[in-house]
Amino acid sequence: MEDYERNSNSPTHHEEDSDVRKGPWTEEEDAILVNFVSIHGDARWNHIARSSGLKRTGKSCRLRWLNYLRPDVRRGNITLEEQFMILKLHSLWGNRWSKIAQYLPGRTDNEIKNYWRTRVQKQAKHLRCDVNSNLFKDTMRNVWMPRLVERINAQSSPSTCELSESMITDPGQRVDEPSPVEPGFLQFNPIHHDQQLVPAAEVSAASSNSPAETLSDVVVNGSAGYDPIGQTGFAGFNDWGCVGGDNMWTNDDESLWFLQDQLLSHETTSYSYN
DNA sequence: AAGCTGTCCAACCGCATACTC
DNA sequence: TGAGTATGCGGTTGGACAGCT
Repeated sequence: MEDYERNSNSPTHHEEDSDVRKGPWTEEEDAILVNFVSIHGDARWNHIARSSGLKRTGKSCRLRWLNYLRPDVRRGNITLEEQFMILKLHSLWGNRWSKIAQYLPGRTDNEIKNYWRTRVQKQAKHLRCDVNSNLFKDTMRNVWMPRLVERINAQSSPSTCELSESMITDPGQRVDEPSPVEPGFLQFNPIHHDQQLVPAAEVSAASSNSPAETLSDVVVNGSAGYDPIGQTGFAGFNDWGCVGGDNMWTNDDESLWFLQDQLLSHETTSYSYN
């Protein structure tokens, strides 16, 4: 915020630009925007931008609201279940971030996009393969996603949450379009893995009084303390089921060597790559 | 302590699509 | 129906920060 004030007074801040503010939002701006959205709703962003007195574009207001000010924005680390969902949905839809975000309650497309770029692509880089290659996709499906499943199941009570391997590999679970929502539907119920996925917004609209019925609620609330490596250095598995932070590949039973073995075994058996 | 490097994430930009007149 | 405008989406950038040397 102070940086913004500094920037806005910088010599490079030309007079013709001063009509439109850019850069980080101030608390005052946030308060104004929240107030206006509460009155006018979260639409007609250009109108909000003009009538609020904010010297921001409608696009900027919209982005600020969706990614930060919206009351249901979820903060904090991406959970194991969310990681699993991201991997799974990305394998179906690719970089359709907004679509993927619909299935992760409270997460924004921006956040998911950032997660993918900073974490997932980093792993691809470590393995010296392209993130879009069949090799990497196979590794995700055959190594990392099963590891995530194991860890999710290990974290949770078997009676309440049991992820199935078929959630990873069953092509019949392709998610093209959401199905109609039934009351109380779980958007990601590991027990009923044959169900279709439903965007979180639709679930909350259909079942607003059962907020605990999400996978995150079922599992994560019972797994306090999960702290992905790379964020704080928690001494345990990182996001990818391997030990260590940046040095994640060096010192455990699921080291880079393990993954490379997996890759090599794939390379030498049944896979052909682009 | 200072400089360097890598990571994370908020915010911007450009383009595509939807909407309105 | 076409032009202008608004909105949404994905890609990219830049600053803050932490860790390392």
